[in-house]
Amino acid sequence: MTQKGITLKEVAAAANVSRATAARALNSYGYVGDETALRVLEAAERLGYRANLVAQALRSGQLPIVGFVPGDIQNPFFARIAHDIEVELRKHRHNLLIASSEENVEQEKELLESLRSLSIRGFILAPTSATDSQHIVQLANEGAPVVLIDRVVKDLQCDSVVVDNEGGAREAVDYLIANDHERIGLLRDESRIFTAQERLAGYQNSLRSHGIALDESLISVSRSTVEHAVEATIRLFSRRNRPTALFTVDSLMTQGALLGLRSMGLSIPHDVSLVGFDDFNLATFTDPQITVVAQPISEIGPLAAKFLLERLAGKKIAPRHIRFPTRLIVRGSVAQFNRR
Amino acid sequence: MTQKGITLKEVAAAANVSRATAARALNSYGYVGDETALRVLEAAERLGYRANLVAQALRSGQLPIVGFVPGDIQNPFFARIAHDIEVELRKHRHNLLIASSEENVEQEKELLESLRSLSIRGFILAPTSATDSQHIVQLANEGAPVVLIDRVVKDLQCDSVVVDNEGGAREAVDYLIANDHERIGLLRDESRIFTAQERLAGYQNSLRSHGIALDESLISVSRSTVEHAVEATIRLFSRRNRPTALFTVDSLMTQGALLGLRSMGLSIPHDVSLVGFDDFNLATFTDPQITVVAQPISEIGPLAAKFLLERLAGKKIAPRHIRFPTRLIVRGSVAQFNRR
DNA sequence: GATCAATGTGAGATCGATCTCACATCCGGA
DNA sequence: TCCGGATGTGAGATCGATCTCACATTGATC
Repeated sequence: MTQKGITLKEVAAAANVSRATAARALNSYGYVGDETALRVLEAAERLGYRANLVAQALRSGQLPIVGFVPGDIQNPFFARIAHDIEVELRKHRHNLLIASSEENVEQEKELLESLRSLSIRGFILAPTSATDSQHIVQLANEGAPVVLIDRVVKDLQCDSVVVDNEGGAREAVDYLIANDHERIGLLRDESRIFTAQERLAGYQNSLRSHGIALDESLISVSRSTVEHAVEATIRLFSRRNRPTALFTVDSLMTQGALLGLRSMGLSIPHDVSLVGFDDFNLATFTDPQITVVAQPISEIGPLAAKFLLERLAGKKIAPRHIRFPTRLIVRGSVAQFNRR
Repeated sequence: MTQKGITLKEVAAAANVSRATAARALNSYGYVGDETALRVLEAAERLGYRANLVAQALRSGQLPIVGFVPGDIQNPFFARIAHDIEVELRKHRHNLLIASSEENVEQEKELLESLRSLSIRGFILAPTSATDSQHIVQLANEGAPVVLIDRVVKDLQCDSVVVDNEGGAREAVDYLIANDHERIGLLRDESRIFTAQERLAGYQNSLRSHGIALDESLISVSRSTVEHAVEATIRLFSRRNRPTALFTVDSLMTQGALLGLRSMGLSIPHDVSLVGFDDFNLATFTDPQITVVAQPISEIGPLAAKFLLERLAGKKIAPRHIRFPTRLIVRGSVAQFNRR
């Protein structure tokens, strides 16, 4: 069935030395005679020897693999980060194992459970729940380095790389208010997720600081998929006295809002102004282009990978918590309320 | 550093039996006394024993991991497939290791080289090159099952799951011709990639069968990124006597064309008609919506995973070559040439 | 010429799970 | 009562790489 690879033993035999000497020659440590080393290297080359990483892992206790558990690999945000992490890891001869939690805590638990027995060296996680995180704490306690991205978790001391969700959301809503909107709708996802909570807080803080009363009827909650967001948008805008502007908390929601509003015959920005959290390539293809709060997505993956690699190399310092600022990109989806 | 896990030895000691007996009890094979088995199971439970997959892999020669090498995980097409494969593998307690070739043959070679020493059980590949494939043949010869998706490779006997690229492209161009277009531009990527060749062939075959002469000046080649496609589009439409319609060979190209045409002030479908290969969510957000050739993307991943799992289970039958049909989705980006 | 350090090499243990083989013990049937 | 098969268990080998330790050499130094 599986054709066996060349083992160290065979190389050693071919070079007429012991396994120990062959290992020394190949990994250049300890004393080896020059001529012997040459013979071993030549034999290894000739036979096409490649070290068995599993055997190495059994001794060292660790496979050169890092686990990445994003909310959903199909989300371009995570796909981009996965790609960046992989590039970084590859430089250090590590592989990336991706296992989507699909935003499901139970699945996240199962995944981590199964990855743990794989002797994986470290983890980069986007935890699904801000509170139900005992399994992650446990993972970290077992000694495997963990870096959190996009979302953090209570009671867990480890590196994290997130963005300023509250500030970004606040800036978005501030901008709508600066354009004389007061009835500002919010399309948000389930609060279980950390980013959703922070973005909600930003929305609330902005309104509050401008003396605008919160109106629960302006908030629509849905699952974070385009389809659910379409429905939630239609629900929101079917009410009497509907919002004049809408803030959506992620790019899937924004896409859903776009479709929902179009299906209701509402035009942007004439009938409704729109600002979305998270930039996405579609935002510049629509007419008008969509104003968004952009995350520095290209920095998250590489930094998370860097942190993890440092931990793998044994760096022992206090956990670092990086929070990147966001940036409001003004395009054409917001109109001044009075001028409509 | 890494807190050690509980080993079989410790469980055996706790249950006061030998390692052999403990293994028998836990994996239920051979003879074990009922009471003994119970004691072992109880001890394992109490200590939180989890088998070390690396040690198992060393004996069995295989890790429960499958490698997936797509052209680019950021491409939604591959992200979707990766997700589907993962779901399927997870059912059989296998993990998915993703390593993007980034459409670079050299990188593909290096990746496979490094994955080989990981004792990975099988591979799902989208080969970057249709011809430079010696490394893949070699991989297959070593015994690891390989399933090709999206693209096939010469001289390699293994399962493959692709779509009818030639037919899809032909249908798209047929449709443009049916709408009285004759000067039909083609935006395609480097011919190294299998799908590009087939789609080019479809374009040529359609023209030929309608008695329209091929005109090399209507074909623009670019790398498959939005940015490069923008430039290629502008090059193509800056010529005198430009095309009245454009066929793009993948969704990134289609996006590039959209941006390129917009920047030149050309409107779709009034000035230029457009059909793209591969549906993508953006296609329904533009105005007008884009007519595309859709691939049955939701079927590719699960089928490839199924094939691979069957091979892993030891199924020995002739290689299967599945070629899914495509489907033309008519939206609003094509106008009758005479009616413009 | 003796001694000690530097240099070079191999035998064997180790990582954790599993499998083979040998050895008990028990029971029913002759 | 004795024998043979069924049943239950443990010692030790195995997978492949690496590391420790012990043992040879060699050369330099007094």
